[in-house]
Order: sequence, then structure tokens, then C-alpha cells
Amino acid sequence: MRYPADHKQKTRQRILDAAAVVFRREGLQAGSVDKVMGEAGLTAGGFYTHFTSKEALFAEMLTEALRQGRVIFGKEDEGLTGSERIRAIVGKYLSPAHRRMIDRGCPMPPLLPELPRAGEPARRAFEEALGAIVAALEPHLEEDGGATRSDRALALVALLVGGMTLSRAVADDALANRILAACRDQIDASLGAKSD
Amino acid sequence: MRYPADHKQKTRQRILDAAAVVFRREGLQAGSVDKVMGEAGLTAGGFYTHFTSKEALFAEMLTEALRQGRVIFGKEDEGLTGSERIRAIVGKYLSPAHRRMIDRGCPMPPLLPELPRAGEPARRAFEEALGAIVAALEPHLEEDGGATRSDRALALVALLVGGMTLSRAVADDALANRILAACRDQIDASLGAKSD
DNA sequence: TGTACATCAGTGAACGCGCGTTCACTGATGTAC
DNA sequence: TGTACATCAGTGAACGCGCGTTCACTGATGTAC
Repeated sequence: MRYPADHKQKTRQRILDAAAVVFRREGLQAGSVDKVMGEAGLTAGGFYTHFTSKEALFAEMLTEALRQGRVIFGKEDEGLTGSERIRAIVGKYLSPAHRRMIDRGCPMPPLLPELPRAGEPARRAFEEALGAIVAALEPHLEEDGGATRSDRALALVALLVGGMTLSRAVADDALANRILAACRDQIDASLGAKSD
Repeated sequence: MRYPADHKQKTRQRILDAAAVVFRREGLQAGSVDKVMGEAGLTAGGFYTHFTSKEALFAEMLTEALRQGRVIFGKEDEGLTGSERIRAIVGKYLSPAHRRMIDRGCPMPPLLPELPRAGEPARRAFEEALGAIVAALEPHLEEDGGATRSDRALALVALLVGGMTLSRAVADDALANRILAACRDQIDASLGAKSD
């Protein structure tokens, strides 16, 4: 090998990182190969020595972005357990800072609606990631009536994703923050007791 | 006037109806003027006698689709009140039938993530519609601790939108239905008492 | 009633542009001697 | 150490295509007489 062994691999990773930013900001359609390569400091032509197609890049980028998110769900505030742990995660997720940070934030709110239009690999990647997120959350939740802990985790993820999506869709900042607070309060209440 | 007075207006409405279908199915970027006009049985060139731009069509289509949805939130199951009314609305919203019907269903799950990328008129249209939806729901909800009834309505909408988005993003039907059921159960529990 | 005409909603070809993808080439790199 | 060479990641021009938008035109319509 005439180049350092990891040279190509590092470039590939740079393209993946750029794609994560561009696709979250612009969506699957408007996030073009040109824009991704430009964000990575490269030209469009070289793209195909690293990936077979734009669709393949999207699926791999989604897999990795979800894996990073999973780590956050799993590791953040590791000292805490139970409802305290859930409250800490929810507080960070449904925050104005996360709302503003579309292109570095959770990939679910901007990209999930693209999945019904995207290919099978992207959908399967998401299913797997969702399973891992649920697995990370459910030890800290309790059963409630007929609802298992993983059911409660699924509903929690739905509320997080829906709340962030709604909040980002409105133009008025005060309303956006009210939406986030309302969702946090709802979760607080459902965790029992300690509502304010 | 050489044509019937309402001829042009009916065509305009046909284009709006076609746009509602095409944009929900394909998104704002991939839903082209050509496709919309084709869906309406027309050719692309005639579009600009009815609308000034694609962006203007999107904003007007969104306004109308949300208005229709608002009517459903407001009028469906008018005999019922309180938590029974909420349960009826939630049952229809978080149903497998609605999950399958992307292009005739609620415009929020497929289109809200486009709004941060779309123009101001579309965002304002959504804010107004969200206010109306909240107004339709809140009489049937109760305060809980620090959360007002409109806060609870906002969180409810977030859970509906998030649940449907998650459900449509997975490929496996059984998992999709589990997600819908988990969200329905979560809402049931938060309405108090009558959980199963 | 029948014919000539004015209207205008809609057609279809054309525009400049950016898309995803291909491919002949370049030039920085490390190797061989 | 210095020079000639082989490698291959990345360049940039080109492809066919569909986009949003424009505009000269068409032809079905209702009106006038």
C-alpha cells in the first residue's frame, strides 16, 4: 500500500459525518451527494470509491447516527436509575438547545418520515436501533396495568420524537418552548408522584 | 365571462386536492409540480394561472389539509365528551387503518419535519392550526398538577404525531401495531382510572 | 336557428439548473535501488 | 541521499434526466346578431 493503511477509511468516515449533518438539515431528497461531499471537503466524483449509491450512504449514516444516539440514551447520567434517569434523559432531549441543533441532534425527528419513502435497509436499521433504545430505557420504567415496560418505553420515545417535531415546526420560540415543557410535564406525571 | 363562473375555481380546488395527496405521499421536495398536475389530470404549464409558485401551493395545501383535520378533531363522535371523546379520537388516529393511509391521513406526521425547511407562511399556517386543534381537545381534558388543559392537549398531539411517525417508519407490521397500541395505552393511563 | 367571433383555461415546448452517476485522468504518496 | 517509478484516492468534465418556471399558442366555450 502506497497510502497509510487507514487513509481511505478516515475519508470514508468524514463523508459519513458530513452526511449525518447534511441529511438531518436538508432531508433525504434535498441533501445531495454534491452537498455531502462539499461538507466533507471533497468533490462529488470521488463519492463512488466509498459508497455504491446515495441510498447506501443514507442507510449507513442512519445506522451510525442511531447507534450514537443509543449510546447517549444508554450512558448519559449513568449514576442515576429509575425515574430520575428517565427525567435526566427527557430533560436533555426535550430542551431548547436540542431543538436548535437539528443537524447534530437526534436523527429521528428529521428523518423518520423519510423512511416510508426510503429503502428496506434503512427501515431495518431503524427497527434494530429502536429495539436497542427501548432496551436501554425499559429497566428504568415500571409496568402500569396492561402496559409492559417496553410498551411504556415505546410510548416514551413516541412522545420525545413527536414533541421535538412539533416544537421545531412552529415559528414562535415561546410556543416552541411551551410545547417542550408540556411534553416534559406529561412524562413527569406519568412517572408518578413527584409532579410539581 | 365565457366560461361558467366557478370553472376555474373548481380546477384550482382539484389541484389543491391533488397536492394534498402527492405532498403527503412524497414530501415537499419529491412532490413535483408535474406530479401534482398529473394527479389532477392536467399538464404542468397551466399551474401558474392558479398559483404563484410551488411554495405558495404547499402553504395553501397545508392550511386546508390542517383545517380538514381540525374539523375531524372537533366534530367526530360529537355525542361523547371528556375522556370518552379523547379515547374515541385517539382510537381512530392511532389505528392501523390510519397508518396505511399516508396520502389521505393527517398531514402532520409526513409534513411537519419539512416545515423548518419551508417558508414562513407554512409555519404560521401550522401554528394557527395547532391552536385550533388544542382548542378542540382541551375541553375534554383535565388539569393535572402544574399542567393546564392546553398543555395536556399539546402533549397529547405530540404523542399522536410521534406514535404515528414511529409506527410508519418500521417495516414490520406487528411491531408497528405494537407501537400504536403502546401509545394508546399510555394515553388511556394518563386519562385516569379506566385502564385495562 | 345558424354562423362568426371574442375569451381565456389549459397545452406543450423551451429555458437554465442541479441531480445521481460514470470515467479518463492527475498528482501526492511511499517504494526501490 | 537522490531519483525514477507504481499506486490509487480523489478530481472534474460529461451523461441523461427531471426540476420550477415561462410563454406563444390552441381550442372549447358562451355570446352576438
